[in-house]
Amino acid sequence: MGATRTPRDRWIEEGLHALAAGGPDAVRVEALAKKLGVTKGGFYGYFADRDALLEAMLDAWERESIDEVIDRVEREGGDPKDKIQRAGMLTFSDDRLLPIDLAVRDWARRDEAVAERLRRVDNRRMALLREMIGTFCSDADEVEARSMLAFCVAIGEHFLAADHGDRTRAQVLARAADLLLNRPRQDHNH
Amino acid sequence: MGATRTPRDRWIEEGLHALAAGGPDAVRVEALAKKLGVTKGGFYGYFADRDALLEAMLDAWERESIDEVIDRVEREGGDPKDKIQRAGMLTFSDDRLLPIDLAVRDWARRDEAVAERLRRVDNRRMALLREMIGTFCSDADEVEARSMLAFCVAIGEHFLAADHGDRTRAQVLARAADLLLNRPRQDHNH
DNA sequence: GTTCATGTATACGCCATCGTATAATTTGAG
DNA sequence: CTCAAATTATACGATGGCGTATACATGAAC
Repeated sequence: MGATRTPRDRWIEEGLHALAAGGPDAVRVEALAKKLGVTKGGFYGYFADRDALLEAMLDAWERESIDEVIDRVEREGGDPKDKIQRAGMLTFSDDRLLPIDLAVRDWARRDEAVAERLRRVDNRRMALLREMIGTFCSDADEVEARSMLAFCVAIGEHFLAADHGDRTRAQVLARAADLLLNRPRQDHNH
Repeated sequence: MGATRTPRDRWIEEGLHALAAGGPDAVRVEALAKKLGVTKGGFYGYFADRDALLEAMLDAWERESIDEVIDRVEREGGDPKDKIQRAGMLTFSDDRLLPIDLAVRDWARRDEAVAERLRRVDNRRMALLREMIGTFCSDADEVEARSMLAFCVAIGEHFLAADHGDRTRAQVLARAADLLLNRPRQDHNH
């Protein structure tokens, strides 16, 4: 038998990279082949057509976004606040996953099947947020509102272009986190 | 002189519609022509090429997003809280402007020139938010954080697919607004 | 009605991309 | 080394989109 020189996964990986960089329209078979240093010859041995690749890419992203992140968060255990912070780090600070995440979100606005996948992922993440915020807030409605706010900031931040005068974006976000997590702050840091 | 049968503005309008529906890649000269019921014959009388249309679309969007909305908000005057709420309504509840806004945001992540335009628009909107939130919050850092939160929710909401159990999205958003605008709420509404 | 600018239709060459067919090549098994 | 399966290269036809060229239509000015 011949060996697998350009495995299926490498096409998916490169496809996700293209998706992150230019949206679903940028996922072109021949462009991926060029990046992989081959021609599209082998592609159609793994995938029926371009759509099959897109499906496989979404499968991989969904698995990676849910299973890997949540498993790792649960496995390493710790304080609830630590857990959610770690989950946030893993998804929203990851140089690899974040751009893919944002691209999928825009894609989901135009494709119901993608929206369905995103719903599954987001519901798992919201569950984490509720759990964490529930540790210091008893009102269920308020827990939901704070979780929603936290999630919206984590995502929306990357779709915002506003400046903040003297402050950095990170400083403003830190203060916003204080508000959401109910950490009062009398002291100012100039 | 011959009359203008398909004016420049109609190409721009249809282009913005296509942008909202499918992103910048969906803005295709011949597709727009078909929607307008003509061929692309006249297009190149108004625009040097497809890129020129995209520029003109962004010009129109920027003008409409800043001037029209803010002018109208200022002109109709009223309470600061009313003003920001009206501004929010005009931009984030408008069936026409909202989808374009979201599409531009995703576009801006991939195109620095678009990001520059978005920055101008977002800075104007943030200024409104600061002004409004400053009426009941004296700490400048907190004003910035709350404004950022409000803006992120207004945008991020549309990129989120999570459910909220029994609650509707609108209910959760209302509660979130209470938190951001410092409106305490002892009473629960079942 | 003639004229002329404006807008439109049609046809063309070009290029990128898709998916297929087929031949060449590589690699592990024996 | 030889063979067969897996992988890849190459060539092909089809499609769709861009931008140009050129001829046609239409309405206002005169």
